Amino acid sequence: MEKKAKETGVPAEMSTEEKILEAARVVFTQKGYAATRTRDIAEEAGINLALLNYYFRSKEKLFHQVMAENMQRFFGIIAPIITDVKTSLNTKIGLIAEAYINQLNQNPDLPIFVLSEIRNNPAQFKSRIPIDTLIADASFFTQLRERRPDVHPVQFLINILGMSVFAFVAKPVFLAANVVDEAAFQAMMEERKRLIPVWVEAMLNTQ
Amino acid sequence: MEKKAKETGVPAEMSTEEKILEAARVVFTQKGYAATRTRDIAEEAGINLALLNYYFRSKEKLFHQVMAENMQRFFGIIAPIITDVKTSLNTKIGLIAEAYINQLNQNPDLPIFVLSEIRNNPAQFKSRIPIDTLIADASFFTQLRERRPDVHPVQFLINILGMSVFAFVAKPVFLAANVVDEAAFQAMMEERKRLIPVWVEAMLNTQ
DNA sequence: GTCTATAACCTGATAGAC
DNA sequence: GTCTATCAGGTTATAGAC
Repeated sequence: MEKKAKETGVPAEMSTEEKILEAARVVFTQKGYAATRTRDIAEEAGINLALLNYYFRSKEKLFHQVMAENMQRFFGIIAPIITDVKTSLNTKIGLIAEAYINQLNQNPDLPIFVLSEIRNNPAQFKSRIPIDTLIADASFFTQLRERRPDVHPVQFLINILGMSVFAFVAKPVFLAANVVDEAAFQAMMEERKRLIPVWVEAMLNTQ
Repeated sequence: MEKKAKETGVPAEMSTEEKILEAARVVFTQKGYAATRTRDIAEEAGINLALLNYYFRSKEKLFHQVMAENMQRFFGIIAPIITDVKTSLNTKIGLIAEAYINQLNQNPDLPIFVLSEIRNNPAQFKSRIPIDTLIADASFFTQLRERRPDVHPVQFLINILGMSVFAFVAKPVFLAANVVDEAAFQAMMEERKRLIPVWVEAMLNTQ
């Protein structure tokens, strides 16, 4: 009956600083920087608006912290997999698909957040992650070039990420269109972990 | 030398109303609703802020117009292709890939705009486009089910769209990371028009 | 550390002159 | 139709009491 208890979405046992940061993760990742009001974060955290500035100085500083975490969540997945010289190409593909599907099942808003953010501000992304050297060194690309010297390795990377990540980007469309429900989507994503390596292997064998 | 001439991005010969609408297309599609200020649109259009409200009443009304156009641009592509009963499955796949790659080459910001917008407001999307009946009727899905009754047809739709659309969503990442430059990206997209039907055909043949 | 009150600023929208 | 000036409301950030 009492509906005023706590409308907050974060656990009560957290420290105030953690409550704010956790609330900021949720709201910023879901709505983006511009559409988020500091009041939304304070409410979600169940604390007073002034405390946000007390702990994090400004909306922008708090956002940068969340953004850095999200970048790490999104790109940190793939780096150790593609640079591992001990695994086969097919193993890498399976690991990439599985890692992204697991991660995005828990953080479905991550792709749109990260990709919007990079488009809005490519420069800061460039300085933050040394992707160019990462890719030059990655055994994943060497393996792709050996297997299919006639096709740019990035073409296959786009396909693998497209098949893993795009499903989650388009998830709201399929749900809104009643094409699948939440349970069916989950089942399909589980199935994809197995299917993506099979599909990509078939691609690699085409003439 | 004179740098004050006109900073506007829209042609001078347009009517004022068209200048505002065209500027709104550019800015809203690139930055989204919340991050766009009506002043940005006015500046891009090379007109006064008051004229925006004179012609379009409010920021929200102007946005709705741009959004409706963008939805049509994004989903209008696929509808006639997947419902055409006279074309083969493989032909449809090639047409979808080609149509999206051509459209997104001209409007690279379209996917993130549309997908963010639907995630922010699934309800209005649901009422706007009768996707459920579209999909139930589409011969594309019948053809997929006949070909691979063991896999949900949406799995293949995700793959085709993922391979066509995701490339553009991730484009800023690849550019910022110096993996490819603009010219190389263009060339790769051209190559994809040919490769996607080949790749999907190989997927459909897997055991 | 936490709160209330408020300052300082920004943004959408309009009034009114031309 | 188009402009300048300004209002009204909302948002970030801070001052100051507790």
